[in-house]
Amino acid sequence: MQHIPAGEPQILIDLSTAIIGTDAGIFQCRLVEDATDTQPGRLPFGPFVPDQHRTMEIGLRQWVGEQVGVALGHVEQLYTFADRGRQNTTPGAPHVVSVGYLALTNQTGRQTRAWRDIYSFFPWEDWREGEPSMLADIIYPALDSWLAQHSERRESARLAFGRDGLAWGEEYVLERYELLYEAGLVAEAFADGRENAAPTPAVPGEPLQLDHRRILATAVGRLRAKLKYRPVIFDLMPLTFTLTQLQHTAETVLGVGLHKQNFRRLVEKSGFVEATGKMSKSRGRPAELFRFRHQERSERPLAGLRVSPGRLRPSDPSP
Amino acid sequence: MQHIPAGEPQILIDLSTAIIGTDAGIFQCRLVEDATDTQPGRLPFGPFVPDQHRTMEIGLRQWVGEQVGVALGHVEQLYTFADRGRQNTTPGAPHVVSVGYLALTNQTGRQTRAWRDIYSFFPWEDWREGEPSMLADIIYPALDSWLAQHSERRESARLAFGRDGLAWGEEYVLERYELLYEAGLVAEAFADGRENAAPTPAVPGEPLQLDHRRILATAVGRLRAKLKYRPVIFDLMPLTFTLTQLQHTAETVLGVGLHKQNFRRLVEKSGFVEATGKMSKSRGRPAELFRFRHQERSERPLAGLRVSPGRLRPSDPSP
DNA sequence: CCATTTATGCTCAAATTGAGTATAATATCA
DNA sequence: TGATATTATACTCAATTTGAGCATAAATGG
Repeated sequence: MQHIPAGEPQILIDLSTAIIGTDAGIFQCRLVEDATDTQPGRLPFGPFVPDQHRTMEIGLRQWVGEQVGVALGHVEQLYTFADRGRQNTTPGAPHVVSVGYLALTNQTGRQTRAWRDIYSFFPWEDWREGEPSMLADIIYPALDSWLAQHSERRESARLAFGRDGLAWGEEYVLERYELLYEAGLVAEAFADGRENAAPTPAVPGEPLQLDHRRILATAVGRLRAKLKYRPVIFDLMPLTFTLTQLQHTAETVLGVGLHKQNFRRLVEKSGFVEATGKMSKSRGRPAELFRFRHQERSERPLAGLRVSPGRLRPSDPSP
Repeated sequence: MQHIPAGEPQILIDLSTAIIGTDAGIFQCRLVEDATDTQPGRLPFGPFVPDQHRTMEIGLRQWVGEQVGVALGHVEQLYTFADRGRQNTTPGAPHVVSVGYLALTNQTGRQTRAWRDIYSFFPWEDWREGEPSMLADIIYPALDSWLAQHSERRESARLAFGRDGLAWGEEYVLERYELLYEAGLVAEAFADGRENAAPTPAVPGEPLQLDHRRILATAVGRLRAKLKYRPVIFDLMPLTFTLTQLQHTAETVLGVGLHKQNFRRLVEKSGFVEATGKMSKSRGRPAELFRFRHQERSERPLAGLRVSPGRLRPSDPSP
């Protein structure tokens, strides 16, 4: 019953991992440091070799270990991308299918060529200081003129960007990036040879190699959505932390400001944290240090951290 | 920077689709009708052929069209499985990676060899008449004796099955099936040559070919989870329906009974449905017929149908 | 000591949820 | 025909959750 195709070009599976962490209000992703100045950055990645890798996760851990050497906490498969024209398309080369993974870590380094601010790739996603002006100034005009020719994508654009009355859904990161790509407004669209794309991208935001910005967008979208129903945020925290630090991490990931007192009430009631009795020393009144209660992960697995931004507010500056 | 492996066995990607529908309280999945009496059933599937299929979804639509000819509504990628030993392992054969898809349809047929009751594959998942007795009678004893040797899996089992005080999470369908597989309690474990598996499976439930029961479990888990935050349930409904029919569909998918008045309140308030003015004719008082408001899909995309079972109750019998 | 900064406690109204009770409109059958 | 079963729908009520804001506490730096 199997239809084995004869003489087809070989399929190669690439395992690419978006390693995400936060550091003092910066939303970071780990890139490989081999990029030259003229070439965009890239995620750690490498091929899935069934003979060496019993599972894909074993494979990705090998490439991550060799290329960036970061200790991974939570790891999860995101999506398998296989559409033609979004990877290397050298004639005769094997068809590349890329499987994207998300990995979380609490071991980030300060801003370097290695650890990069995620919002430099998606500047329109950071609403902590309110709606980014580039949306109204650059993105919406450019998108609208493309939509004029592609009315079938109108509804998707409305939903993704929360236009005319709809709310901005912070988890639609991939949907937004894909629309900009389709509309030829990001650098990758030109690199992939799409005809409607200009050599100089219309929309600000740093590109990445291959389809890595797409994978990163998938990772951010998944993480933002998951934060609300699973306690994944603690994988981004150090062993002990103040509730303000926890809130800043949540705000950094979600890209919105949150109501302080309500966030505190939510976290305390959730049972996911317990006080250590120690205090942090910073500028104002010292804050109590908390730790994550690992047992709770199983006792209330569905509760998660249902943070709700409510009406947007600017978040306090990080210490 | 690419590590191209030389002379490795070829990789073959299989696209398998779980097509799900409901019919009068039966939770159905479409199988291919070529199964003999001695062989387990299978999902429609076939290889991804990059030269013919611009995207994987195009590929799967081809195989579904050829093998079962069902019109698909919502289609979504589930997961890519690549671990060794869960597919055909003939020596020298290409390594098979399988990409699972979920498809919803409102065109089911009555119980035949083609349309099969999903709960016959996962009888422990149907709690509409209360907790299935097979859990306490068969599954828990068998699982516990395996856990005695594998204490590292204790926590996962507690979470997946909601043991000692934890709640049964209806979306952990895959996690439960995988534990039963690992413990050697389902037929596929023996078929895959796992040493701890007995030729006669310890736990009731029909097997499927290859890893298709795993893919179906993923599909059911994803669908149950998604029901709560996206209006996917309407892809399972006919053009017009009564609120009771809608509730029965939700109960069928979730495998639990719901509070009738509260379900009605939830649905009406959601704005996803509108009355048609027509009435259904059945046994008791006629019910108003509703239709899905497609525009609402974009106006309140996040609301979905947050059905909450509350305390378990037996669901009313379907008409 | 006073202004500033940060943390934490508390209140309050609105909205949502969980669980019922009550009533309405049909079919069925004695 | 009229009682009875069956199904649908309306309405109530308390408990909980959410969104927003006010007030107070504990540090630091002049």
